[in-house]
Amino acid sequence: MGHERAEETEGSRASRRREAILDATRELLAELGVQGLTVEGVAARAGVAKTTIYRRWRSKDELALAVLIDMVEQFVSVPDLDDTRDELVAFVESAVRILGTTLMGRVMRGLVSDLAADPELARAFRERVVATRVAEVHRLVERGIERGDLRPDTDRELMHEMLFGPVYYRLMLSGAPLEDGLAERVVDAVLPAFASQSLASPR
Amino acid sequence: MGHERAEETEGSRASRRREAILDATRELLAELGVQGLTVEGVAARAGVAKTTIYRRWRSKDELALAVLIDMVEQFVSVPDLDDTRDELVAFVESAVRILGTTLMGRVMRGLVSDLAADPELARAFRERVVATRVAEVHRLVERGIERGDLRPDTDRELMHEMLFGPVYYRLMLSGAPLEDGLAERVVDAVLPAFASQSLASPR
Amino acid sequence: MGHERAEETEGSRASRRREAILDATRELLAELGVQGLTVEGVAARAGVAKTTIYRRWRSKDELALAVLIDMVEQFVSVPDLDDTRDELVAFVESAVRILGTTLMGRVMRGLVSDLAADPELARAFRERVVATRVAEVHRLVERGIERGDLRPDTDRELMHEMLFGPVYYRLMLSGAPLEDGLAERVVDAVLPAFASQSLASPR
Amino acid sequence: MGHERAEETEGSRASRRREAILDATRELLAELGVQGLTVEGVAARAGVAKTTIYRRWRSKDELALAVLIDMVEQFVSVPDLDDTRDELVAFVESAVRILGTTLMGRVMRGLVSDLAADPELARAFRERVVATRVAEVHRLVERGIERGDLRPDTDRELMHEMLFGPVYYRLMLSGAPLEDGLAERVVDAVLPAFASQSLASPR
DNA sequence: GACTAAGCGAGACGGTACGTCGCGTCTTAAA
DNA sequence: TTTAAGACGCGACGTACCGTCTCGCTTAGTC
Repeated sequence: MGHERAEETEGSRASRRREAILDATRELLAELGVQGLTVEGVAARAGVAKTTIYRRWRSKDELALAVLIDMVEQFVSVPDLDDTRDELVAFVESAVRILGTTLMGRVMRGLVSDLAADPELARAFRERVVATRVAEVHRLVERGIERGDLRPDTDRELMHEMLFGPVYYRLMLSGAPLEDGLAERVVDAVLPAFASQSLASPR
Repeated sequence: MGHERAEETEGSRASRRREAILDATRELLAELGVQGLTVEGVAARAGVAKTTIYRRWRSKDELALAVLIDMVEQFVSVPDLDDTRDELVAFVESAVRILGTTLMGRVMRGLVSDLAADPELARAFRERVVATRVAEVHRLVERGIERGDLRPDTDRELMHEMLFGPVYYRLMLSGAPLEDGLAERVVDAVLPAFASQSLASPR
Repeated sequence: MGHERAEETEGSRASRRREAILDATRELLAELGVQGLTVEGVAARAGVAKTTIYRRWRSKDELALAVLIDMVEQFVSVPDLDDTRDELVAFVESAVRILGTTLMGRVMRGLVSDLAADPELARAFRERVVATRVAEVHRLVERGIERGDLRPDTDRELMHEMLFGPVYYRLMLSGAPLEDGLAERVVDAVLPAFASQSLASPR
Repeated sequence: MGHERAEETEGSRASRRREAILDATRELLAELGVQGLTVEGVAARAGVAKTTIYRRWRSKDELALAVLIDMVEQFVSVPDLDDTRDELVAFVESAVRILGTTLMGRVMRGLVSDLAADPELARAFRERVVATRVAEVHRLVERGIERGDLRPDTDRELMHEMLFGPVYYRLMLSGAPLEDGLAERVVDAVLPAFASQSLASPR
């Protein structure tokens, strides 16, 4: 049984396999979630042997994380809107929308427990997913301070946690909807603590 | 082969079994986490047949949740400290401490993914665990408004999410430590947005 | 929940229970065979507790055997037809018909393996079921010898085995049908060996 | 954890496993009978995973049947003894001896009830076990007719049932011993009905 | 252009745990 | 005291995936 067909599209054999596996993983994640994802299922869907998967990823969680990282890397940074509140709202809003409407929320919920069990995986997650957001928050805060919107001693780390904590809390624990106005409400609940005098009472 | 021995302690047979199972579950959760928890392991540890477990809980997640609920129910409410900020700090601090030092944090992390997969479980979690916290926040906010510390239109729901979101964010995603000063920092980052004029800029 | 109703029909409570259990057993044997018979099923169908069944029969096989014995005891002996061949044919024919068309064949097939495993059960089976047939064969042979149809040294035991062996062989192993002409063919295949000179070549 | 060791004896991996399983099955059948045979027991004894057994046989009965078929296939056909009675006696005698002294009788008794419950199994049994005997009887009858010992219209099917029915009847129902003289007595009880004139009064 | 080493599919395998079934024993409460 | 109701320990069932392992066939890359 010939394994390769002539009509293959592009890239090396290795990278074609890789894409086939990731595609299958994405599909199965969308259909069944992380729980329902099985290496055997991915292998079958991708037309690939289980061995080929294990050669590249150590577990199904690592595979799911790979897909997640792929997604995160497609994010664009917030453009300069000349207003710190607007920028923060835009940033949080994009997270709310993505987590609420795409595969990403689902994958993240399914992955959390595995992060707890596998420190290696957790490290990769923090470095590739969390750090991306943190950096963006830093950038926005910096810009805000320069503009004079935020106090110079603004705690970037805390800002990041105050902005995203509530969003993830809804996603993973409270079950409350990731609705449209959420980003705005969260930003306005945080901003007074970090705003300089000039940028007074919101709402 | 008599199954019961005379030296049994107290309660009906059913409730004795129930306790034995929950005890074994607690021990195994502490040793191995939710991931490592197996019905077979619990049965062996509790000296009980698997069927006896399945007769009461539909899955290991339901079992773990039962343990979690047991824990939550032991929480005491925050006493009247005559200062809203102090009360909020105390409240968040107790959550930080419990999640950071007891079994509870571990169980919660392990449970999140299963909540995503089992709506029934998620419902129970919200009703028994989340709702408890929400109610306490409501109580504190009410007290704060009466005292004149908080604005009368304070959004209780949002307050709850702003206070606990960051804590759980650390626990589950960022991996940052649940350290001592955290509660205070979180409360101070939120309070300005909800404080009445009289209770001005903290720190 | 009242266990007894006033409208009960007849017999002592014990014998009423006994009949209810045997009835339920018969029904379930007919529907599912010995394999599908379960003590739990019988208890449910009879509206009786499992304990009540175990108090009377040690296992489901003993229960099935009780039903079988009930059936066997309803058999009538072959009347004097004034011809030994006719009598033997009539006797074998009744066995063929009963095994082929009633519950009895089914129960017997299902019971055989259990007889092998439980000597106690096997003993009861031989004493209550096999012995009945043996005695009848003895009676017929005696009558045949008196009439001068059979040789005086006819081996009654062997006669019994030659007549019924083939019938059970079909029922349990070969799967060949228990059809109408079978009895006659079996009798005619055996008779020449035991017939006295006067009763020469049949067919 | 290499699963294979260099010291393995012969055959492909698959056939080695197969033999290990069948060997273990044989041993356990001898020790405990079909009733006591469990897939789990076989797996443990053979040093093989349960799944490996289920991959090849659908149930423990199918497994036991496989062992039975193995045995049946080792039978040798009756040589030409130049006398039909002698040949038939030799044939029946070999069956009596094998059923009475080897594992085969035990397995057969244990299997009968399962044949009743599983048509697929019954079919296999008939095709692989019963048919073998039938064919041999056919061969002997043919030879007997050619020799002039048997009537040309001898019913081969009936002959088969008359010869083996009584043997299995003892094995499975009456419990009478499968003793030495049995074969001779059975053959002599049947032969007169099928013998040509020339081969007169036996015994 | 043939040869070889790596990559691959296919899938068998040992293993762990699953959730279920029915056994025969027991506890409990009602009648 | 007998019973119905049913919880319980137990042993086995058959299944699902895990991650590892042969086993030949492809297919690049090297000579």
